[in-house]
Amino acid sequence: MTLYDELVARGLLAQVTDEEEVKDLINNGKATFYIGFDCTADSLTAGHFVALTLMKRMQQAGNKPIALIGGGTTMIGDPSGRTDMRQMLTKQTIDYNAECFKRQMEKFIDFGEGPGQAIMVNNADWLLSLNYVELLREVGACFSVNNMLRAECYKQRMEKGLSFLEFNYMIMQSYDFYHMFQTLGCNMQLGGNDQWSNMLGGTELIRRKLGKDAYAMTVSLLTDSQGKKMGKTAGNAVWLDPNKTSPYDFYQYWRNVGDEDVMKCIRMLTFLPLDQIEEMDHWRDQQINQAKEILAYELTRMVHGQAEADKAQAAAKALFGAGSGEEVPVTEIGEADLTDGAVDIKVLLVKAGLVKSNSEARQNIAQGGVTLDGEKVADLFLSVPAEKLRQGVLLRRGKKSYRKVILK
RNA sequence: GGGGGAAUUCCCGAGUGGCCAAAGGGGACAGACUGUAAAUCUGCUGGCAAUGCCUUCGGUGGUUCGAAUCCACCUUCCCCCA
Repeated sequence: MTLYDELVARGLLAQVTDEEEVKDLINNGKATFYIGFDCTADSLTAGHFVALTLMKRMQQAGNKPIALIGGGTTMIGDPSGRTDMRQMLTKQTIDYNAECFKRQMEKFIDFGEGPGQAIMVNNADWLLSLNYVELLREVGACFSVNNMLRAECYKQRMEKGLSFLEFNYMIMQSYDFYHMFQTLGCNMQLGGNDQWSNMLGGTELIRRKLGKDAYAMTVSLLTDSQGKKMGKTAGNAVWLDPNKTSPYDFYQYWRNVGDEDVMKCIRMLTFLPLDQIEEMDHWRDQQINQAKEILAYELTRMVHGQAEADKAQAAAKALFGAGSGEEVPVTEIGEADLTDGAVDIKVLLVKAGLVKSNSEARQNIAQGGVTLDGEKVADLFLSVPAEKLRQGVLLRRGKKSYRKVILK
């Protein structure tokens, strides 16, 4: 099966500029493609995952990936699909974030100087030194404002207001492609489907300035059955950085996706062979839980490695199956946290990171949502003695949040 | 450049001198039911040493016994006319 057919079969492909050409390029390893990442945070998120796996799939088929860090474009902020303007970030923050992205990606993609190896570039290197008037004359003349205003990505913003700063994002992104086309032989841009208009800006610019063809291909965004973007819990992103989202929590996120979304996720995100996925597609009811386990395990393995994935799975099985597991995330407290040789249950919950405040702890206890070593906590002022803590206690809040607390 | 309007808690949004930690909805969280899913029902949703106290209604000052609410200035955004 060709790469192109596989992408289609996995439901990844959204739009391409020229189907025949793109097929030929990517199936035969002739594409040098780039994917841009704007570094608005200090870690990649599950939302970047589709792009990362796509990059890997492309690389496996012999194409050369360019990971573009948006050190320059992040200075502007992409308005696509947004209802309000992004917060402006300082240069230092952006540089720091770019550095973090780089480290995470290196775990995932094979970087190096070889022909099929990925390279990483930062558009700050060419965007920041651009001269305004020069750019206007050279590039600005190629863009029709009439067309830009029609672009899908600005639709929402035409109602709420779009600043000139953000309006220029498309031009910057187009310039990236134009620049890399010439300097790195980059002939294709990949991205999420929300990037389509920005990407077309690039191919159009290359055609106008150089009279040459470049290609663009977008992948479907990972959305759940209600059309919401996946990779977020309660508005918080699911991070790929283990310090921001523990491997266990990462595992749990995917373990808990809705029934309707499991197969879609497996298809789009994992590297399991398609015939195996086809088989799983027939699973129903409780069997679907198995599919979720596979999804969670596979993704955790890819991001955090085999060992962490095994640990997360063992912990989950122990907690939700029988007995109490040894692999639950642990919080250590010290003597300094003791008051009169004991710790209040509410304080313990806060320290363990299971609740945000004493009040929240109080509420959860009052509603019968907290257990200590498997026993429901009924007393709001329960005091847990040091001896007990020294051996370690297993705290549970709600059905799914566990933490082991141990006194050192 | 001229004129009009807006900013409220996680989000939307009510409140226009004390009865306001602030209606209602959404979301989140907890409980029941389940399969660690969805749907449904119930509770809950600023903080704290909790029949009380503290902080919060864009910012800074002011009026007042008392301000989310009135005044001044500032910031940001929206709409209309140029």
